[in-house]
Amino acid sequence: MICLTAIPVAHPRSAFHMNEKPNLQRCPDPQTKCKECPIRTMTLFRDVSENDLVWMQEFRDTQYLLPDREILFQEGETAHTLYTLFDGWLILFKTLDNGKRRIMRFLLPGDFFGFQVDGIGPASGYMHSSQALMESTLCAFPVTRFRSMMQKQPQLTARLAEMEMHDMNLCQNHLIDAARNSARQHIAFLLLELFHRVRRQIRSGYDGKTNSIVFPLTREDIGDAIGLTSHHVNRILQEMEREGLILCQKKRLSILNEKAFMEIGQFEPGMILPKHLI
Amino acid sequence: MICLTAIPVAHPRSAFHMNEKPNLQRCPDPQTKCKECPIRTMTLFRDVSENDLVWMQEFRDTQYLLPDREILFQEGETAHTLYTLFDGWLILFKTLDNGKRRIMRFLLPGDFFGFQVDGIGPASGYMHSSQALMESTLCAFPVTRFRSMMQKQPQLTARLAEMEMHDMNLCQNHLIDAARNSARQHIAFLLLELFHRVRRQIRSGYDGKTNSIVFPLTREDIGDAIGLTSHHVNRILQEMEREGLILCQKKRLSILNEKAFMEIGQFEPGMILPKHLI
DNA sequence: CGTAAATTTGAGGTGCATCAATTAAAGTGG
DNA sequence: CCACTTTAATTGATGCACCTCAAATTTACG
Repeated sequence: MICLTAIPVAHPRSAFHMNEKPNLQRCPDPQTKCKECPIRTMTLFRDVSENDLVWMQEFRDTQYLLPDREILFQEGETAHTLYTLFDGWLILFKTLDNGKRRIMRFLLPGDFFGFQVDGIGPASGYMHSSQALMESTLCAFPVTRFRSMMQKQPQLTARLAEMEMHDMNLCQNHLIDAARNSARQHIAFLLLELFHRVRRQIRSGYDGKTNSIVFPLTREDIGDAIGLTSHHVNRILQEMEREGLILCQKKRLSILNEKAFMEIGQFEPGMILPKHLI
Repeated sequence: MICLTAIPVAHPRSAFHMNEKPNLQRCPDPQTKCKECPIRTMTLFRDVSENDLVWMQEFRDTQYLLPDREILFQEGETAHTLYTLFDGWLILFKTLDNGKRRIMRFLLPGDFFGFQVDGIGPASGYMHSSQALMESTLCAFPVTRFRSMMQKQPQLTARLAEMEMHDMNLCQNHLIDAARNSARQHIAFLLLELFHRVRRQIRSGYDGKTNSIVFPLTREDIGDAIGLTSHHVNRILQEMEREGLILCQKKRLSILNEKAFMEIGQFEPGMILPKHLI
């Protein structure tokens, strides 16, 4: 459990610029062009035609680098910027009244975030806080240009709805998992979901030889995602390692007995496949 | 906890028609016209112009009446029809491997559902089962006409994304609530969410005199929505009644001490307000 | 090489599930 | 309108999974 006590003061709106974010640095040139983007098929802009990508590029601000464990924005902060995660791994979380932290979403490359806001108009605030689980690269889009971008490219709306449905699906899966009762199930389910999501990535941290992925979560992160203490998470992980099911150490996760593990977590790969509008 | 053992055989696709649903009866004429619909501002079709409503009406199948506690469709069943709830109260739920039931969404008038499907194309199946908590009226839209309807009315896509965001928000709130620890909190939160949602309805079952709403959930329903046994739900409800917080009996819910109750449930009305695309 | 962060281990308490019945309420048909 | 049946609500006893508090140990990192 992590308690964030010092909530930073919101930036005065007029004076806000990206470069005021102390821990966010502009990526050095040359930055990745949208039309050369290696992960575009996984992003909001999948369906944009080659031609349109040229001017679409204008909507993007720049690519930024966010260091490991650094916070990108805080819940409630005025939402000036929307993001596509280009490379790395982020979390969206909320801090509860009792000080506990709840991780709501894990963001992997291609994920679009920051548009779920509270309130209407230019003063609307982010719904979650976001933090890097490893050094990450972000493509930033100023909110001010977003609406006109959506209007000029109507298919973006459909794609957004589709991506929203996918996130909704993941969220519902977690709700279902929450209805089960054992810590073993919760942990197995979460690890499997993340494992399969990473493996689906175009440039994934997946290693087929050891059936393992890059896995930067601490036991506390795992606990805050499923509602357990880091202590108990640790005990169960050890138990699972002793049983030869997995190996979860040094920022790497190997699944040694995938079949048995999926049985425990009641997980099926189809659960996290992209959903489509009818 | 409810165990559904007898999963009905799926209808052969070609032979399926609405009227094969044994418990679904066509509403007697005259049926409500879209352009005279009293709840249209709460539906997917809020932004459709008066002119367009005439031909929009053509897309709709008919209005159907679903009796109390009757099942509308089962998870996995081929999704031929999308619905707007016109009047009544439904639940969307999933039946877990261990036999338990998890209620995923409570549907109130205006809610659009049935479009979250598994798979692609005409063979895709519903993601949840749906059941009436009271006699309900439904507006049915054949899937086959839906895509062309969306194309002719692009603003429907934006509205759909917006409604999806709202549902996502509710779903996330439940996830947050699941991270809290006491049954008191879970129950208070759920009751308050439903109470406020009903009160926001145009034709609500709200009675200002007793600060009460129509509330058809059994203790089992409540338990299946938040992951408790009906026994324990009952104990907590009694406790709350003894403390003069609420009254939850005979299909009615009164909130007697709203301030204290909101404190317990860590609920704020803003949590369930509609969200907007930036 | 020193300090902070993360992991690990242990003991003890409790909230909620489980099992087992009883009672009350709501339909249903004669 | 009353017997009958079904469903929902209620009550109690027992056990365990997981939390809490407390501290030691290891790992990461400047």
